[in-house]
Amino acid sequence: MNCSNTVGAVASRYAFLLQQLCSPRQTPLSAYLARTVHAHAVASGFNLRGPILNRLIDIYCKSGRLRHARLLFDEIPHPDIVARTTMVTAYSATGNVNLAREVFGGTPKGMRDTVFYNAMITAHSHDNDGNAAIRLFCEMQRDGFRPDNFTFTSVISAVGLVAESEKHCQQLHCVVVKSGTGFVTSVLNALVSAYVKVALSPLVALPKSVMGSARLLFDEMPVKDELSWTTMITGYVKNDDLDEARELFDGMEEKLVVAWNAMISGYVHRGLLQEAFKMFKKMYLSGVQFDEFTYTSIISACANASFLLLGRQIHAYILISGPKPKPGLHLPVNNALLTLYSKCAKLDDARLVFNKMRVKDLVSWNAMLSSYVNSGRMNEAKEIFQEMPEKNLLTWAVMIAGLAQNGLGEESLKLFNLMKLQGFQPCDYAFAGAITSCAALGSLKSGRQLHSQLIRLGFECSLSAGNALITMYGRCGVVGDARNLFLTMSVVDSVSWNAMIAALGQHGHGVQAVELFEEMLKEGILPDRITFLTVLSACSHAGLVEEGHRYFDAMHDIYGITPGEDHYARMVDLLCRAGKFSDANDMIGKMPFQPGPQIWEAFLAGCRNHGNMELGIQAAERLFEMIPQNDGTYILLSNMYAAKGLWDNVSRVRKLMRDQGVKKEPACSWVEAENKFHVFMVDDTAHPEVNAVYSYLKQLVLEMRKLGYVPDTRFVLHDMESDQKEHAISTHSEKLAVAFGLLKLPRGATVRVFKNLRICGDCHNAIKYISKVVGREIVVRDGKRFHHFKDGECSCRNYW
DNA sequence: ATAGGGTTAG
Repeated sequence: MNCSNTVGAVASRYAFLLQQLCSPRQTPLSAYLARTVHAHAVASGFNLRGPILNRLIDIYCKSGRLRHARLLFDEIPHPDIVARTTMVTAYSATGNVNLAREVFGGTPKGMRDTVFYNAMITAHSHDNDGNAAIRLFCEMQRDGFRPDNFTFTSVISAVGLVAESEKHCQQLHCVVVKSGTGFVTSVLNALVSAYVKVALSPLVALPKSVMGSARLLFDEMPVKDELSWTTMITGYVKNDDLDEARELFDGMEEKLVVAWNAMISGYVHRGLLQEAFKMFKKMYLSGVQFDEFTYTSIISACANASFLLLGRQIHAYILISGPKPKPGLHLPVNNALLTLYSKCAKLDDARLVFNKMRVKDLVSWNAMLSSYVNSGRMNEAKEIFQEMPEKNLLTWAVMIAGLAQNGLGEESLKLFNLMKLQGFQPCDYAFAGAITSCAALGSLKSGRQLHSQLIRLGFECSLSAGNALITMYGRCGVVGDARNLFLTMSVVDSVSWNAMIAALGQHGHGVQAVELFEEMLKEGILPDRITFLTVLSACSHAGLVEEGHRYFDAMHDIYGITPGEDHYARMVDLLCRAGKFSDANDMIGKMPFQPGPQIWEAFLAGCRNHGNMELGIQAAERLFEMIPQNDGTYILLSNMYAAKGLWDNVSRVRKLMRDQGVKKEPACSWVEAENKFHVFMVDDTAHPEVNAVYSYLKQLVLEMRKLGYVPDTRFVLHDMESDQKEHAISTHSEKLAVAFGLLKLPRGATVRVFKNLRICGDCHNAIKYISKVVGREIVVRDGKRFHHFKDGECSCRNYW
């Protein structure tokens, strides 16, 4: 650009500055220079002319001062086509298509040229508006402008966005050939890239054949540059054909960073982490500089493979790598690091990265949110959720599922409704969270409603929602519904099988649970450690000692799963319930690690059931050492003494508990009736209809006594007069909830009662009699297990 | 004054 005349005219001391200004290199200083010159010109009343004006506009645009550029542009009486093109390009690059259109439309046709049209076509293409780009392409030809290389590359890059784009690609290919640009590498590159985009469209029936067209074009290109190779390679990666991509990649002479990145990200995406790491190493050895995209992919690989150490090393490498490319400031890199630490359960490191980030997006917030949720720190999760500047479907889903899994079912359901109120259509993942809450709360009614909503929305084939529904039906006491769903689901995975086996096991159908497990094996589904936990629980619930032993051995010997403490605890539970204490002791002795609380809790519970005082006390002592704040130990021990009438010992345990400052979790039971939950505490006086419940219970007890019911006052924990004991026992929360359910639910309907702690032995016996007196089915869930009472019997074995 | 390739969170 020659501007020596103007230089002299403005002011000689600006000569150097203006020369700098006119150099085509854009530096951070350019914007400052532009402002200085501009201000000086205004102050001295000098009219800047043509090329200098355009240069100023260009600099303002490129340094993000769009408003300055526009002001200058508006001041010019007759902006030439170059100035107009610069404005259109600047608006397009900043996502202001409407403003670009305005400048374009305000330009008379006589003034336009091909470059101007090209800029506008590019603007539409950046705006993902393929149709507008094509329309303008046709319009310019009608107006007599011949498309050039630039026109073709722009319009071709836009057709990938249009529904009938395969046709368009072919048509454009013809036009290109006729126009004589059929040998131009940049045009052909664009065409290859367009075919790749088309192949990715879900509307295309045969993506492979479209990729074939792209490949043919690539193979027949007269001159290929690195971009041609890279386009073809990334095309294959995007279309999930890593083998083809790799073959081309290996044949490439000068491998661009982008090609390396595409290969690595492809492997990570496919879960081929070993390959990704190998590639990364090769890239390092080849001397190609990593960039932000390399780091994001390889950190993500570390996160998925739980390679915390390598991830940390790369993090360090990023921090010390020179100031030129600043990957440490790149948002996706930081998001990947955040995910790495989150997945490796390094919450503090994740928080550190999060706090240091100057710019955060939804991804960052969601990643931080899920790391709190996954580690069960719901208070911090709630804080993050509140603070977030915006939320998306995933945010809601993660929070709803997180509350559900951490025992905050009611809050979770509230949030699910709030989500809908705020105009979000819940995805299947959010549904799964809400359904999990219904499972925990025992809200069969809401669960069923959610199920029908899912069907209406067409989500019924969703695995996560389906699996949640199986669990929900199981945990709400309707195993039949769980089974029906399981049988009709079009796709199931190991989680579905696990959920179904668990449902059967929890309801005491141990034999059926084991049969289903065998069926799972026959179908060729690999059991995981959860499957074995579930199966062992089912065996224990149903007293299947031999089967339990067999599966425990098979887990390790056949399926190569090392039993954890939880698996050993299930075995101890199974053996103790069956009264085989010496076998249980042998099992503990064989463990490759020190027995933890889970083991001794199972042991203590077994001792309590069988009245094995000596071993029970030993187990309790271990637990006092390990988890002194756990109320369960004190309760079990004190129950055990109470059952034998050793009241002195009972009060010693209670005193110990007081001295240690341990509080018993208050027992409560609830029942769903008349569209809401009714919660009862022991000796409840808070519920509005409690008087009716007490008088109905009194009536029931008279009938029950006729059939032989005798209150079992061993389950009263305090030493008191026997009639007081009887009163204490008759007001247990589960009895109140059962009576209330019988009063309120429709005639003949099954009463489903839920209790947070384990059911008391007398209540267990009493409810058997109640079921006989009223001739109705009563289901009680205490913790995780179910008791089905019918005709004076209970389905469970070995429970008391 | 204008064009063509890559990345992230459940």
